[in-house]
Amino acid sequence: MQQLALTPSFLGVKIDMGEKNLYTRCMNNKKTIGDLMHAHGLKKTPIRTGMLELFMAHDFALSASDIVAKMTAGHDKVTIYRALNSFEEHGILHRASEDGHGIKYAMCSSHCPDEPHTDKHAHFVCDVCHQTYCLEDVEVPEVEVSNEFSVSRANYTLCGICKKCKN
Amino acid sequence: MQQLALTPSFLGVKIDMGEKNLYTRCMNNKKTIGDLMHAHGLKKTPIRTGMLELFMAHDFALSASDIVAKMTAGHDKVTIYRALNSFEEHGILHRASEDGHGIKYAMCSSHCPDEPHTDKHAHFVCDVCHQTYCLEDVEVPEVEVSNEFSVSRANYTLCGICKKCKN
DNA sequence: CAATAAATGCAACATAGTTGCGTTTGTTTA
DNA sequence: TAAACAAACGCAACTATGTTGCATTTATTG
Repeated sequence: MQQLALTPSFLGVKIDMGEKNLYTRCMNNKKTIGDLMHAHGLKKTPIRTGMLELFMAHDFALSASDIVAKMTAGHDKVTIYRALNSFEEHGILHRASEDGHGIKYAMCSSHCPDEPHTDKHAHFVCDVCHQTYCLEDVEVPEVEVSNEFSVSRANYTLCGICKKCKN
Repeated sequence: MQQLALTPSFLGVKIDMGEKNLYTRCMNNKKTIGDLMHAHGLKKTPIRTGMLELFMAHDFALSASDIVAKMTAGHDKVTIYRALNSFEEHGILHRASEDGHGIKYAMCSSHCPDEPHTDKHAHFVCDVCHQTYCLEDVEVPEVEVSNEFSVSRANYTLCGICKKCKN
């Protein structure tokens, strides 16, 4: 995957970049945020641009309240929820996990479909800080299920304590 | 596993037994509800007895609001939540799934530990009715995870549409 | 630059779950 | 069998997550 021509503008957004630059991660191939939104008939607004930058800057999934907390400009949570739903409907974000602490979303990669879907890899949710990590190496195993059920998605989540919270 | 010497008293509890009697399912070996609660230093009250009977009478996991809905006597939800937490702490119930519609609990079997834990098998959650089914035949596969994470539980949940909702 | 559809913000609401506190009840033990 | 004690209960109030309706603003397109 190619390095993106993105200069983070951080429009009203606090970003803790952590250890590494993750701008190439999980992003639809060769597309800028503007291209991506345009391709789906979405408007490129400061809030939504900032949200997608946030997702690209983190190697773990984010919930609506994570995003509200990271936006400096004090936007309404309704706006954030509607943006998340819209991104999910257009296959820009997908649900990484749903625990008792809300739905966590992550950026879709180029091999994700343009419809709502879940990850093919497992996730780890920390019991202490509730942060969701993508375990990209750990594939969700396929299983045989009785034909009483029409299976459309699978979710494989590990729980425990993350490195940060062990210290 | 042996048939339990249980005459359901249904103390203030509506039970839809479904197709089969499930009183032998998931229950600690040879123990009555009274024995079970006593063994854990819990008091045998009508509400808690009724709750455990409900769990034994269903082949799918139940949430706090499922239980509130099935109790005729109009008990306070706080009581139900506290009972569920207590049962989980004592290893009488465990969390079967946590989706956006609340934590679902299921009865522990004799090979469950006396501490909070999750199932060894996968679950199916219906997108339409939100009912959680235990897929007892589908084992949660073990995976290798980076030692950055201390894994204590694993959750494998399939989503889609159940037989009832397909019709 | 006007038209239009998408996006935003506010108020209000719904559901899941928790905390504090005073009262009731089940069980133990004397 | 009655007192004592801890567990369980019920009420009020509260937090967190997420949704709906509606009026207003804003980005894009022609």
